[in-house]
Amino acid sequence: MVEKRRKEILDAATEIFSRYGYYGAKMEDIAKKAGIGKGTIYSYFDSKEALFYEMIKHAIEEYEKGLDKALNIEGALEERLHVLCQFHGKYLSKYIDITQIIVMEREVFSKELVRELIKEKTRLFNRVKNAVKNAISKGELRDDLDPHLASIIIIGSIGKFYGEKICYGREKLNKIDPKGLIDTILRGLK
Amino acid sequence: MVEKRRKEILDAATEIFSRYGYYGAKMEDIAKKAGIGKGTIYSYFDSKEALFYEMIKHAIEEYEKGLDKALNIEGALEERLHVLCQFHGKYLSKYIDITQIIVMEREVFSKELVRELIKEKTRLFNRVKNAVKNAISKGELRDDLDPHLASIIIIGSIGKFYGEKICYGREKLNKIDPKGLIDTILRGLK
Amino acid sequence: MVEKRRKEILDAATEIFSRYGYYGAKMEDIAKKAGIGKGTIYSYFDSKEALFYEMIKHAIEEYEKGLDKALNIEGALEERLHVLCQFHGKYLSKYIDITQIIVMEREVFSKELVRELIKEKTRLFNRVKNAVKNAISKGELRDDLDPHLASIIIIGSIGKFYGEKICYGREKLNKIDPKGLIDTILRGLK
Amino acid sequence: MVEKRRKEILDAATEIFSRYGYYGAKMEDIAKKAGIGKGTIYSYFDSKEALFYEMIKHAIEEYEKGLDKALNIEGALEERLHVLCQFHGKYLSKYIDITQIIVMEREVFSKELVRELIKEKTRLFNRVKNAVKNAISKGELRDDLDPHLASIIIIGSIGKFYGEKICYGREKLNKIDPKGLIDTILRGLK
DNA sequence: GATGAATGAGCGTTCATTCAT
DNA sequence: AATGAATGAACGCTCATTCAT
Repeated sequence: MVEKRRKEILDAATEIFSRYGYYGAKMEDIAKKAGIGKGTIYSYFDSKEALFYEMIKHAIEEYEKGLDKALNIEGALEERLHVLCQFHGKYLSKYIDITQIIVMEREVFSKELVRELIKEKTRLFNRVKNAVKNAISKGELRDDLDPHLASIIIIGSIGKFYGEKICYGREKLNKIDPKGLIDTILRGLK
Repeated sequence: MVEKRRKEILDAATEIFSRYGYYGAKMEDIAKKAGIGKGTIYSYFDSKEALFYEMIKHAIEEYEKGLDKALNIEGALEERLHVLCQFHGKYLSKYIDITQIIVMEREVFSKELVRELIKEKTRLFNRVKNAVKNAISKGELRDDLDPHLASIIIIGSIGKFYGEKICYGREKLNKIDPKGLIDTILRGLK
Repeated sequence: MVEKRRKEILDAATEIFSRYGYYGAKMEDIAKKAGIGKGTIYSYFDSKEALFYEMIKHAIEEYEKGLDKALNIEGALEERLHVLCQFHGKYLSKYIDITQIIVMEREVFSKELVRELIKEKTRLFNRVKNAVKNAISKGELRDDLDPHLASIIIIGSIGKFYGEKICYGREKLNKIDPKGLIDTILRGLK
Repeated sequence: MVEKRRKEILDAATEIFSRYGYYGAKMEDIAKKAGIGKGTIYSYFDSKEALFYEMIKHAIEEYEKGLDKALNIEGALEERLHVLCQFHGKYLSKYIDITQIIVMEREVFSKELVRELIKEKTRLFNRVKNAVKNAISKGELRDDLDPHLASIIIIGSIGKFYGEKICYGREKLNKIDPKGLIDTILRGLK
């Protein structure tokens, strides 16, 4: 099936782009990873840039789906944060925050793409922010809390926490327990 | 003076690598930026990779010096964190977390380099951690705090906070006030 | 019928090769033009070069048939030349002197093919030459005329005349009247 | 000197493009012919297409210069035609009517380029036509002659005459005597 | 020492050809 | 027999690196 082959290429591209960056990734390696010939990629994607663009879109879509699920579950605040952490960790271990490439190599990509990705990142950020607002109104978080700052702390801390463990520590995902982190964020350092 | 010329090349390299990433950066552009001929770079650095490596080392050295200064000042905890934030922001606006390139394009560089950089990052992390421990023992932070987690939250939040403002918002550095962020981290979300 | 399919491919090839040249023509376009699948061509022809070769042969055969008809009609010299002109124009508008490709890209094709094509062109030339000789012996052309030079002038002039009108002027074939040309060739410039 | 190198590349390009056509010509071969590295060409010309374009322009300029000289000499009509023939032959043996490639592969090149080349060809044609008009007004050619048709016959015949001898016969240029041809054109076939 | 013209390995992309269906 | 998805050799072009000046 055609859709399956497309997906295989996207998965291979995700891995290779993540590992080597846009320029470091070679079409030949992506093809090899996908177990196909170099030319075949071009039946499914117009160019390297197009493939990269589609991969980003695909990654964002997956993130959105997962984030929605993570934010919409029932349960206590701690529990919900726990799910969010686990989702983010799982996602990170696949994409290693691939959108970062764009920011790093930003001059390379069309202004269009960069703008769109920033918009997307903002949208995702706002979902977390809304969840924070929600928790404030439900009395789960203190009512003088700035939702924007709180979101930055949540996202920044989780990212650092998992980034470190996955990138440097190479720890297995299911061995990572974010309970302490969540607790510390909620209670504060003081 | 030879050292001065070396420094000029490193500064040019920092800017170009930051903007375009490792592969996107061209030796010619770095030379032009430094106001010298392309071939001259090779009198000071063996190769593009070596130049990149030296640039990273140089960036880290600057960071270390600045971090030391920021962590060793006298004053209240909030004040010291404020200085840390400002330093990090200033640093970020110059290097846009350039070490990230290495993590993104990790397979490209020698294991040696990657290992050394991780070690370096760990060392920097530990300085913050020690400062946290110190603050705990002085009673400025609660004594059941996990210094590691606290450091992650501090570094992760500050990075996210400034990263967002500088990368996306393009805000002027001296207009950014981290007071709210520090307060929220310290008091917790709850 | 197999022969019909073969003919369809040849016709499609003629059009595409004429328009784009040997290298510019793509097998896929030829197949599309012929209304068949790409692979099918290879059931009828061994390779692109073979297809090109066969197409040339086919074009030459058509030319020979037409030339015979044009040269063998009864009537006054002027009339016969008129028919020759019209035939050449009609042929040109289909093949745009496709054999020229061979001469242009001569090193590309096997010496065999080039030699054979030159031989073929010579044979066609000789038919015109014989017709000239015939006209001389019948007293229709002056008897001190060099048949070879006369043939060159006839073929060269007619080719230029129609080539210009068809290639650049894009004139309709039936609007082109070679009467003046024939008259000038016969009477001379002086 | 830079101009010399540029000229060497143009000469190599002329030969390779003439021999293999636009698509058949490989940049590497042109470089090898010019005795330089592949990349060097790109210091002088932006792309293969640009090189081709420049080569055509260069060929036309040479043709124009030569044609002016040939048409402007003093002497009897026959003599002037003789010089024109020799010039055309010399030119042909270098360029083998390279502009023909454009016509053959016309869909490939920008409409701009094709239009410009046709305009150029028209201008060259008109110079011959003006020379014919001049000869008519001087009484060297009969006064009921159509200058356009006469030009076609002259150019077409000369092209065929030399084309045949050079392309097929591979005759040495200085062994070719156009006297008979000129005489036949002037006196007519009848 | 400093330069930048020259080089050629390497990559993105195309397309003639093959072969499983 | 007919197809068109898949292949990979080949080519245009880039850019890190060299070296004659």
